[in-house]
Amino acid sequence: MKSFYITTPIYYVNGKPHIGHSYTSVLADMLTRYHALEGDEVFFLTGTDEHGDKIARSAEKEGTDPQTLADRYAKEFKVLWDMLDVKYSEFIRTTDESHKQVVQRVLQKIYDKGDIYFGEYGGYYCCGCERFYAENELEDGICPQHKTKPEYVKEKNYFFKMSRYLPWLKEYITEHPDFIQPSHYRNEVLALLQQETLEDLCISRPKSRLTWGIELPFDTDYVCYVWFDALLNYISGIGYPDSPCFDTFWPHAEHIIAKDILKPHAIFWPCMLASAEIPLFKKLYVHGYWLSKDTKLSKSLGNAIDPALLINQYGVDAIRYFLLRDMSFGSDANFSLSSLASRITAELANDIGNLFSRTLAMIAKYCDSKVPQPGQYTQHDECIQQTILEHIAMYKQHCRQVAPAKALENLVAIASCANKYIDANAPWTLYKEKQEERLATVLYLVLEALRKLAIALLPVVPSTAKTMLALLGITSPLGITLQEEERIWGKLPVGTVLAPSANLFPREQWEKPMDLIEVATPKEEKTYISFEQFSLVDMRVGTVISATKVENARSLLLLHVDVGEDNPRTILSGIAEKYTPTDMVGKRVIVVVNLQPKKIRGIESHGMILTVGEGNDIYLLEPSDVCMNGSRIV
RNA sequence: CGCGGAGUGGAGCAGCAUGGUAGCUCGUCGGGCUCAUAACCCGAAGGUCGUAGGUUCAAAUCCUGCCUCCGCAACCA
Repeated sequence: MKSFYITTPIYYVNGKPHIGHSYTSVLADMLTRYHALEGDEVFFLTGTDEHGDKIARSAEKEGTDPQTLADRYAKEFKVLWDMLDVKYSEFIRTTDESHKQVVQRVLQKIYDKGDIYFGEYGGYYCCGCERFYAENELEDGICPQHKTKPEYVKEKNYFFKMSRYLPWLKEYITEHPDFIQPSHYRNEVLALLQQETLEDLCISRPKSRLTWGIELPFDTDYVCYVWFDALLNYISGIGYPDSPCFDTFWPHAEHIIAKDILKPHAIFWPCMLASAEIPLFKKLYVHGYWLSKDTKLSKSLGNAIDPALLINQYGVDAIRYFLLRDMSFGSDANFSLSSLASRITAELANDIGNLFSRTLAMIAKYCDSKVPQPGQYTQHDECIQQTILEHIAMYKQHCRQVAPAKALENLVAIASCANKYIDANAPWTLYKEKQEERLATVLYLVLEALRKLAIALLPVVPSTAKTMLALLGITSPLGITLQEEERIWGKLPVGTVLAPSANLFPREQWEKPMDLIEVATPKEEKTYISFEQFSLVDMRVGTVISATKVENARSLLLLHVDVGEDNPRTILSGIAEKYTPTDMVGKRVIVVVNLQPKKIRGIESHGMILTVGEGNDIYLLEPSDVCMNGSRIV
């Protein structure tokens, strides 16, 4: 029996799960179910990453402790996975006692080996913020929050000698072209390794700054920082070092990640394993982002999508299908309700759903709802059979290679092939002409195709596929397998009683997708401000006197604006992607004049220009010509 | 010259590692069928494959320059 071990990243608990998390988990779930259907022994690990600065600080902000906060978010993830029918084998949390022990054990091992050293880490530290600032984050060397001069602190920390393993890693990746997929991510990693700017990893934080972490076994004044803690979940989650589970599954480990954490997984993690003398995982699969109109989905842009809302609206299986089908693995994909609707209507409702419906109706009318005894297959029949078997074979191949969109394409092709076959043979005509044997043969062939299709859909849309099988009289999960399905034909027993009809994916709910947009876009919290509060904002009409581009800042323009005062104001505005300095001179604008001045790129900005949009899709709000400079907007 | 990706009929994508009649889905137009969820099936229109060169008998595919877009990074009061 083969073993299959798949992981998702452990998700960081500083926010709600979004569509990207859902994609990763649904994909891992589909692959797990697929391999189980192939008879493999499977293990699917997911979980949450719960330590670190950010968690500690957001907990503090909420007036709670980090563990409570982590508990709450971990639960949110679990609830969503339940909603999405994601059936993991184990849900690991980095705050689990067993995980902590593994982290400490591995750290100790690496430390004893001499791969961890104590060194100095220099940076500007603000006591108020309790954090380090990079030089460019400071304003004139002053902390932007506290307006105090941060100390240049040389902090002692522990470092992992990653550099020692980089040459080995480079060679390994070069010699194993399949290790990181798709290949352009492999290229990216090789480019990173080429740069030689990779430094040793800082793996600790002193407890004086951060207590929310795992204590270093060899120095109780420090806690472990980020990657050692997080990445080791992949082995602690299956019982490293002593559990037989670890021996069974680790050699087959395949990691699925999104492209943002490529570097830690492709570089840090292999080096860590090498140092700890643990064999390398087998594969790293990297997928892209879900975008909306080619820009990133994010709360701040107001285009984030709450997966739970989608599921409630459209059903789990539709969402699972769409996610797996619409993203070409490795590339970014666009999410929109209209593409969701058209994908589901065309493929699930019209092709597959309707195929079940028309077939079952014919069986009911012509064959008394029983699977008929087929007669002699024609050459054309055999050709169709062959095509369907080939599609199953391709489906399997793509599942094994983690190409979900292509795998599903082959399933749609089976439905399409069956639809064509029905039309070409016109069972209704055969019925009228009383060609009973031919009629039986044609319908049997279609039913067998449906049986294969339903089984193949089990990993993708588990509950609908189960319904499909039930419609075909297969109610027991026992003995359902995908093994051999690309070779054998005719497993559907003659005489089985079938359901009279079915509507697996009703079209109605997709008819008016546009009306539902509000449901899926985040409802902004309706918080009102009082008139008094609004009156505090002082907006004035102004005219741009001069404009120059700020060096080294793609989107910044430095403007001098006459707002009816003695001297023009200096204002920085992030509009350079759309407006050139020449565009701006003489432009009339609306300026918020009582905004607290702020230093950006070393220049103090005294106000804000009102605009709509962002990036190169930004537009100035312009007052009408009759307004005088300095006129107040009320 | 920070790193990386992408430019293919109206829209969204595949094809490019191994050059050789440009493919899929949606949309549009015409037709067919009536078993079915206004569904299904057939046919048609529509592309100088971002651009300029190069290699080749032959380039969407290989090489070079350029343009545009996107992500990361920085930054957007």
